[in-house]
Amino acid sequence: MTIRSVPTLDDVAKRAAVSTATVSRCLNSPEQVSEATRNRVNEAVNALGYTPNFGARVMAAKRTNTIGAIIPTMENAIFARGLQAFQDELRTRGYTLLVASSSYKSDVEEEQVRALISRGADGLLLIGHDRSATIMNYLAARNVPALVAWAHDPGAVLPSIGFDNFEAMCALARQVMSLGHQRIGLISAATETNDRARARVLAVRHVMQEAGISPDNLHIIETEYGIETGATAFQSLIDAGHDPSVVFCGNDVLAVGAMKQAQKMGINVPSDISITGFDDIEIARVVVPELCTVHVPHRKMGARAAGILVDMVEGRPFPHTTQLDATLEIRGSLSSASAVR
Amino acid sequence: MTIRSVPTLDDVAKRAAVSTATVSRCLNSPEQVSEATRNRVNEAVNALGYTPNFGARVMAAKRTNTIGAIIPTMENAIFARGLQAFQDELRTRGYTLLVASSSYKSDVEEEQVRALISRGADGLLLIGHDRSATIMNYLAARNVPALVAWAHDPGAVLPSIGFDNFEAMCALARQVMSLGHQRIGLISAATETNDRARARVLAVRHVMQEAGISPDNLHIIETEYGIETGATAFQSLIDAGHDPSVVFCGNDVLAVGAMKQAQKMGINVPSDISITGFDDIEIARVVVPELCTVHVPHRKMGARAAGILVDMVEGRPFPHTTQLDATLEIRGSLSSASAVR
DNA sequence: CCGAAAACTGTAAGCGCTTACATCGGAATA
DNA sequence: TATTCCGATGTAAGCGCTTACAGTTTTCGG
Repeated sequence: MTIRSVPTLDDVAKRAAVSTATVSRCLNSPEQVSEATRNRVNEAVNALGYTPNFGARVMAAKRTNTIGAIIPTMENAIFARGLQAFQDELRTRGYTLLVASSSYKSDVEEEQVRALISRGADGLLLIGHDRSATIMNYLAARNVPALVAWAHDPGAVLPSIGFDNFEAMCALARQVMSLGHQRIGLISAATETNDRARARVLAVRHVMQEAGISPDNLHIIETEYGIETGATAFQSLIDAGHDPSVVFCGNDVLAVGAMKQAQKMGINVPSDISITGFDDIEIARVVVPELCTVHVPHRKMGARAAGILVDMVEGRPFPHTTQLDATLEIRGSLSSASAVR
Repeated sequence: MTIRSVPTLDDVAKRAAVSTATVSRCLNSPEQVSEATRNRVNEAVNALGYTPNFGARVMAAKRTNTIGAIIPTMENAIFARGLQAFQDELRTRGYTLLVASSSYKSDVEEEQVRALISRGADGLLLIGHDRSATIMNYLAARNVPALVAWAHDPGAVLPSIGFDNFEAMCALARQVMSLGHQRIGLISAATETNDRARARVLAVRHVMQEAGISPDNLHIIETEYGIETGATAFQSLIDAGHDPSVVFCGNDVLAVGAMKQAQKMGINVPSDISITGFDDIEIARVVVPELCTVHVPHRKMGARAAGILVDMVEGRPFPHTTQLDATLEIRGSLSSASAVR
């Protein structure tokens, strides 16, 4: 068996009896080539199974038509969903998506940023505004367009698209407080490196103050993302002897874990305790009672993000911040506090 | 502000007053360079904020330390989960992961295969054995190592890692049949382009024959992946007047949709009807009653796949097929047929 | 049927990096 | 001291592709 290496532009050119320039044009701007030649070239391309060498193309051209995205984890449905929409939209605009995940670690994120940029990403999608100065400097130095999603902060350096986590959580909290809840539990994702989680916690604090409820009535547990961790957190919250009438959860997954655990502990939701989530992923409607949560338009955000980022990359004007609406989904897991015990 | 472009090897060389070759060696095999020079070069690299141009490096060197993965969709938790493990393992071995999704479309998959390979992927992870001849030929022609995951077929051309979908579903079906079920519903993902779905359907057929149940007692509906579509499919199954005592579902998501719909229609699970899923994703334990399903070790598969693919890429020996065990998870949504009505 | 414009196609110069090969001081050996 | 070696460094040839520019062929109005 002959070891024949990967076909190059040159091979195609030879087979079609044209110059490499013509083959290149055939691939990049077919309208410049006569139909006869084009057919001949295409035939050769197919016969040889030719695919352009990306590296070479990048070097010679400059644009890669590639967008990179760095998300905390693929295992979180909201990112998966938003990203799928992002990719679909990107595809229709002729861009390819490269995904990497950071596991919520700043140093990994930095590494991934470098990897994607050195691979020629024309633009980057990042999650949230929390980011080391190193990364910000690097981004600035390389002058690569970057868009932050799942966050909304008109004051931030990087442009962003998202919703106002603080306001959304405030709206939910106000609804909850208006139901007479006074003793409050809160299961949150780590706030240290996650501005979204932080904003949600602040919102609860804020609304409590508005309602004249002492901060002493708030008990917070931070934990990792997951159903199990949500369950454990709920357990500790109860075991600690606080007796919340409502438990806010930083997201639906934690909330579902909490609900399961409540059920296991013989605590009825919502008659004994109310539980709320955030995100409105599918699981929220699957549990019984259905989970009261905040609906976030993840797909829409992904699609819009794609549009904006492409505009940035192609040098068109774009909005520095784009705010989408998150809406309250009042469902069965929330009831008034008066009904408690 | 001066527009200064991205620094190149040349800039670094100039600043350190050495040749480009020395800088390159400094970066790739530091031990070949004297310490004094090395320090000077490193200083220059840092001062300039230099990052090698990936494209150029690939062209000159040949290896990219990049692995590509093409999955049907990121929105399916099983792929997200497996892929996250895949990436984590890849990282520890010094590889970067590039992900693309095909939306279960063969032509899109082909496009993505080309995109990833032209971007220099040293190896490819693919899902399932169903694949157009075009892609197979292309892969063969380019001689790029490719590993198929979520499937197990010793006879297939491409090496694979996964579990035996047919056997796993047979095991579940035997368990179900042993409970006396005779009238059977089946909600499946599209079998046309999905060998895993096909194997599961075949398994049910096979076990029915084993048990001497007429194929007429089997009613199949194919539908897309999703909770909603699962619900709709369940509805049609019932509306069609078949009166199944058990409904097998191609995966947990469809099963959960079916359960929800049953509940909405006033059909009790499992006393009126049993429902089973496949995958054992988290949602399976969240629903009430808990979903009877087949547990698939997605994370383990992802991690193992990474190891095998790296071995393939680096020219070490590797197993042509690796089989993992899928295990039955008998849970509340399955009961014996005698209990029906 | 002529000349100019239009439509194609070819030539060749890089893009930034790696690496085989050449060069060049010394250190080691005789 | 002359010869040999060897480590450190420089030189320069590509890697495969795009594209400005130049050359060639058609097309067409007059």
